[in-house]
Amino acid sequence: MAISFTEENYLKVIHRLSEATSEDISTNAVAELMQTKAASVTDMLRKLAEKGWVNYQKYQGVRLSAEGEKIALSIVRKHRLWEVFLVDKMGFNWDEVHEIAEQLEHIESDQLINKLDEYLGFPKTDPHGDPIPNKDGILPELAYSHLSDIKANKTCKLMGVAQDSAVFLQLLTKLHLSLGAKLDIQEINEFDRSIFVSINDAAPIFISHEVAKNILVKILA
Amino acid sequence: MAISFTEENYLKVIHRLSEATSEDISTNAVAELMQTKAASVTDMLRKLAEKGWVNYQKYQGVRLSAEGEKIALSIVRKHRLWEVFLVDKMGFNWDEVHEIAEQLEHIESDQLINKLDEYLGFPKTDPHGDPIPNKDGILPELAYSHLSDIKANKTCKLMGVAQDSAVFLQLLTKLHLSLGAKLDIQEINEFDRSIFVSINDAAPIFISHEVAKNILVKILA
DNA sequence: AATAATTTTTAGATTAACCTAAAAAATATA
DNA sequence: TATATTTTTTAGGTTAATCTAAAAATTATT
Repeated sequence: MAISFTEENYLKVIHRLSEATSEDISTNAVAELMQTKAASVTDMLRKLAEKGWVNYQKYQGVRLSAEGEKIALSIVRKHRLWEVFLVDKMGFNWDEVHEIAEQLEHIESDQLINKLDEYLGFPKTDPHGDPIPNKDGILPELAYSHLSDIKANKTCKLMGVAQDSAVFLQLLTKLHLSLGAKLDIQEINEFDRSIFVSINDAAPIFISHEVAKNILVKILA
Repeated sequence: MAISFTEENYLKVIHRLSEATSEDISTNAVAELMQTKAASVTDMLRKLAEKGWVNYQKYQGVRLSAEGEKIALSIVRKHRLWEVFLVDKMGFNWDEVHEIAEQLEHIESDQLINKLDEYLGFPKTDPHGDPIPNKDGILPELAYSHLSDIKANKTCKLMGVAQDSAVFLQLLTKLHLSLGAKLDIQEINEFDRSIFVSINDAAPIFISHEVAKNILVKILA
């Protein structure tokens, strides 16, 4: 069945919200991410339900159906593969690719996306560390921790970010925080929960709790 | 000013029709290429004229304004660069890329398209021999002849095709007619204007007038 | 449990792009 | 030149996605 850009964006947004919770997704939550009004969301949810892509009962919130999940994952796959292309092949920085990938993710050609996957060497994650679903829509569960939850005196590796906003990513770049960086946590300040951390064995610096919350790490030692 | 996919497609179609003639373009001609009805075209032409992208007086046909021409050329540039990408980097055949490029041509990012241009080595033509406008919208005039207009006993080089349809391109591939092929015209049959031609010094074969009309060549001798 | 606050839905409009059918203008033909 | 034919436009509707304002349902609070 034919699908519009708008419908794809709704499914993507519902998928994103579903990753954070096991509860049904509220109309308002969708409205906020879609930058639209609740009334418009209600209309669209009814339509998506008719097409069988979501399970929706009025006033009860919404969940993706199996088919909706499949579509959402294919969009996520396209988005993330294009981001790898933009950074690895086109030379963009990681904070510049989101908007362009938002457009490219709607290009419809399975052949193209599978060739692109191969051309990029079947990458496992995008430039922000987010996992890329494979051809069959399988998304490897990468169970990383938030840097803000790590105890002092631990060593960890920066595996991803929990936010793609340009301002945030540019700040990380300024702090020399990039994917794969080694982080030695020296101290956590009780007062503001800021973290004193050495990045790749350099002289330690302070990182705010706000930033640490959005950094995903794997604990090494 | 914001532009929709549909508006871009109208400008592209008017541009294409304008290349073939110096006359004003008729509503019906646009309708046919857009696969829509004349009444819809009239609506759109009025709108495009309001936006300053075409000069249009009712019943008098339409022409692109300078600004409309600029937009059309930027779409052509994107379409053709993406086609080069699809063939050179993704490994598609020349008859498989048109539909995908029709989608990619609407991706909006000057930065991306200029990086892509560089990545591809600033190609001068697309996989069908059509010239690629440069960053400033300058389209090199490639004055090629139609194979159907060449006299017997001439030698020429295949420089492009006048049609992108998959069936036509697949036929050319079967006949071993690809960009750059050397063509020795042995004989032209008076009866059906078919051409007896040797391709890259192979044993000569027959090519119909219909095919020859859509093959663009440079005369070598 | 009753009321207040919030969330969600419905009702009724709007806009872009399209349609059909009828009217008007331009072009071709007798 | 008058009439016939073709082309183009106008008039009035449709659909997808949005909106605002009002009504209904749910959730929170006394």
